Amino acid sequence: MQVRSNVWLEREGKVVLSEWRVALLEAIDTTGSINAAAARQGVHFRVAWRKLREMEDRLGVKLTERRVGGPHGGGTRLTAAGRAYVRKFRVCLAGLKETVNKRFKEQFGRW
Amino acid sequence: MQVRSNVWLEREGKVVLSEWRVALLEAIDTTGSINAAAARQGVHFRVAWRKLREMEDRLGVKLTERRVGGPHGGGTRLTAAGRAYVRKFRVCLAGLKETVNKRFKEQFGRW
DNA sequence: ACATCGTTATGTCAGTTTGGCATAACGTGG
DNA sequence: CCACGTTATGCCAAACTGACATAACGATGT
Repeated sequence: MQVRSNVWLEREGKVVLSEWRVALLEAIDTTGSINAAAARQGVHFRVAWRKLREMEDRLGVKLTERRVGGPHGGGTRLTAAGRAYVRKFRVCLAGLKETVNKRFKEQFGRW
Repeated sequence: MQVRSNVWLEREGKVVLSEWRVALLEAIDTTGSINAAAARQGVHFRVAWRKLREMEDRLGVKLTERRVGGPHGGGTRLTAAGRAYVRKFRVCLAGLKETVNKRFKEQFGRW
């Protein structure tokens, strides 16, 4: 048995940002493409693309700059706004998992 | 826009306990019936019953003592084990939401 | 001029999960 | 032995998710 936790941002009841989604944005920033980021996150491109569109639609902010075609087929980069959201979100959940894990062990002991 | 968070316990990848589920257990403890607890939680009896069965099945522990028929049709009480899980779980997430909310306001300001 | 290539963009569909209604079973009290 | 409110369970539509297939795109090299 193990404990898990999550933090997310909502707008009108819809998820806008979450740990998984922020990890996806970071993977996009690192790899330069939605395709590679999806593989790194262990999902299909379709899933990552849908989540990305959701985020931007619900937030009303362009988080990524996407280019189709070109030298290597295109690619995707994070906008300055995208990077800002990632950074702020990371601050929000800093150390939380460690706290929860610690308390879990204190309360439930070994499993 | 607003921040949300959750903590849950898993066993073999399946959710065993969560904030919502613990709140359901507490509602059962207060009202003495799954039916009334479900209404208080804003869901149908069917949903509450399914979640309760899931918890007990996956945990392998009887969290409730259910009685069908009788004076008022029956009722449900928490077992000592059930109360213990609720108490331990509440300790795990004490103050977490406040921390997250505070950080959220610091990072994202007013919305 | 145009074929190539890897990417983004989009359609579609089955499988799973969830929500909700309906109904049966139950057992004590009147 | 009927009434009542509860637990227990069946069933189905709707929403969500995962996965595959395919089209569109555009700079580059030939």
